[in-house]
Amino acid sequence: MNYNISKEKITIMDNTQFNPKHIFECGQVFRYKKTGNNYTIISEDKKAVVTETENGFDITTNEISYFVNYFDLKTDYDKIKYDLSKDNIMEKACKFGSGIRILNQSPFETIISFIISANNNIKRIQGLIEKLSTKCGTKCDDYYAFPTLKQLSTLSESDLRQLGMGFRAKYIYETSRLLSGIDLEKIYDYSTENLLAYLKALCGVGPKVADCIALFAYHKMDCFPVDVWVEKIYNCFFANEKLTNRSKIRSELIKKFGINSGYAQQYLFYYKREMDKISKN
DNA sequence: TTCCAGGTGCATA
DNA sequence: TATGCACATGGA
Repeated sequence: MNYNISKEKITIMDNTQFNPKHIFECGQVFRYKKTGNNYTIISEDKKAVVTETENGFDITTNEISYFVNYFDLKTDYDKIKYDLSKDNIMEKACKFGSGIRILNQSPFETIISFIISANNNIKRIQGLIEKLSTKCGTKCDDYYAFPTLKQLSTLSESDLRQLGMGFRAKYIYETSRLLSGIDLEKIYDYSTENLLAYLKALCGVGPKVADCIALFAYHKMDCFPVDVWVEKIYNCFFANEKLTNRSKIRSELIKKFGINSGYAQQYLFYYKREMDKISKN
């Protein structure tokens, strides 16, 4: 993809494979804010603002190299979309969400965020993450960083319940204990199978949340998180016979999309959710 | 009032 | 291994 780097911003000269609306609203990330056509994103203790320009977008930040990696700018998404578009439904989904990119998010933040996502809705997940950050994250300029493990570990299960985490309070509390002394960067080298097994040993991390963490934090593209939406998508577009077993749905979709499964999942998730929004209005 | 949301853990068979 | 249920909370 065509982009330039200066001291204070990344200039994207391309609006076919980078679109902040698609990137942020496709469900892979929760800490972003839309103001007009601009998006502000906070990841760990870092902030970037994405604004539209004549030829593309500017990403303004003090953390250039972090956000080059975060936005996965070195990957050519045109080739991925070309490969996926051999399937008719995928062709529509890729066109619809043409600017989606799979972010490289912080493993710890992704683990906690997707534990919170269990049986929850996106708006409420965003609110809970914001409350958690305000409660124990470091104050930076005009925002709060996502808490570090050390900061999160100062909260009791009862504190987490009071924030509104509900039954997930225990999961977050237990997982913060289990992660003590663990270097989450070290497991980047794990095979997908070993990584998923490792993640599923955490409290509140089952098959779906583990897939999300592997995909959104460790960039494992041979994962296909299956939730209520993907179940709908599978039975609507791809099923020979209706399936409700999510493990089977996952296997079928990975068989179909192989090493591009993670990309396919996000294009489809965004496509189906936005289409449903349109048909409701 | 009831249903639902990017599910998981646990008991049971 | 597979199935069923409880689990917090708030918006529609």
